[in-house]
Amino acid sequence: MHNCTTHSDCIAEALQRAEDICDARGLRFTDVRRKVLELVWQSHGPIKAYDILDQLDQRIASIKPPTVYRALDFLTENGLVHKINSLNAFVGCGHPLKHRECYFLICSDCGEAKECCNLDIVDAVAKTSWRNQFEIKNVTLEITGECSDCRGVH
Amino acid sequence: MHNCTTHSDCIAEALQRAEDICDARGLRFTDVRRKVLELVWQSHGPIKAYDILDQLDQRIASIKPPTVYRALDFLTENGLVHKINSLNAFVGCGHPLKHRECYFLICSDCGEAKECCNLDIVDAVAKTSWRNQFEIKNVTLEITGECSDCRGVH
DNA sequence: AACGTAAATGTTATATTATAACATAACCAT
DNA sequence: ATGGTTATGTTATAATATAACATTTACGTT
Repeated sequence: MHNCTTHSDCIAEALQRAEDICDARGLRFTDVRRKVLELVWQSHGPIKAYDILDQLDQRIASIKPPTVYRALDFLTENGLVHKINSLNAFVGCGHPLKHRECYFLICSDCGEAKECCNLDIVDAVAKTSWRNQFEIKNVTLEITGECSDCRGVH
Repeated sequence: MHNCTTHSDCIAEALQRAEDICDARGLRFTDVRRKVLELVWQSHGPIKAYDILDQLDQRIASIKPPTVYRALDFLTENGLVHKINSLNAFVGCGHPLKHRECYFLICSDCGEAKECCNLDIVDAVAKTSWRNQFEIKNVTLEITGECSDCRGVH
């Protein structure tokens, strides 16, 4: 459970950030991309590509899988959305400008995927890679479990 | 590239470990499970379920997907194999008794997935989870990049 | 405004990954 | 040997993702 006071603000802000970033980078924030991002942000949890597709089908006839996957690819490449590989699902990025190494605390109860950007983890991963003389291209860190809200912790 | 001197030893040892573990736990290390594990260990890199299926088809007629997936599920549940979610592939575990939090350095060049079991990372992950009052069930950490061999580092 | 090009989307088809559901067989404790 | 449990066989299909090519749209240049 995510306790934003007004979730419509979360969506609006995410769309605005995306628009700004695309403007700044000379990229096109098209209608399809906007609608997909909007659907990704309908909750703070991961959403599946085909759920996006189904919801777009209600609004736009004849949306097909490649359209959705292309939009998701675009959004992912530009750090606006992250893919959660262990769920085959996608989640909006709350701070697309800060950095790209975002880790996730995924609650298997309520479904929320909380971004968790921890320097210690980044450091530890970097050090391990360095020790192995390994050159990092991409890091996927997905922590599944139960969040504090669902555990009833206060 | 993995530089084991005699790879057939790697396979034999993995099969022996699996047998011992199953014996100790009262589990059945059946023929299907043994063959699947053997194929997983044919290299030190990840292998896809359908590649296992294809290879078994050469040896045993009429092996079907559920058979392979069931064996992989069994092996994964018992820590003998890990699933690499970012690749939809499976890799043998080199020390199935030690622990279950194994991280991977996956070389996108040679395909090797090196197990990398680093306490600092475990700690950092544990602390972050604790700070978020999050109860961990499962951690997936997959680091993709280029390994020292492929980079030509000495 | 018309043109040309590149980028995005539409469209059809299919590839890849994974599981549901039920039937049969093998194992093993009594 | 019998009965229950676990594993496998079998058929079908679900879920996830992409290839390939056609068409449209955006947009700078003339």
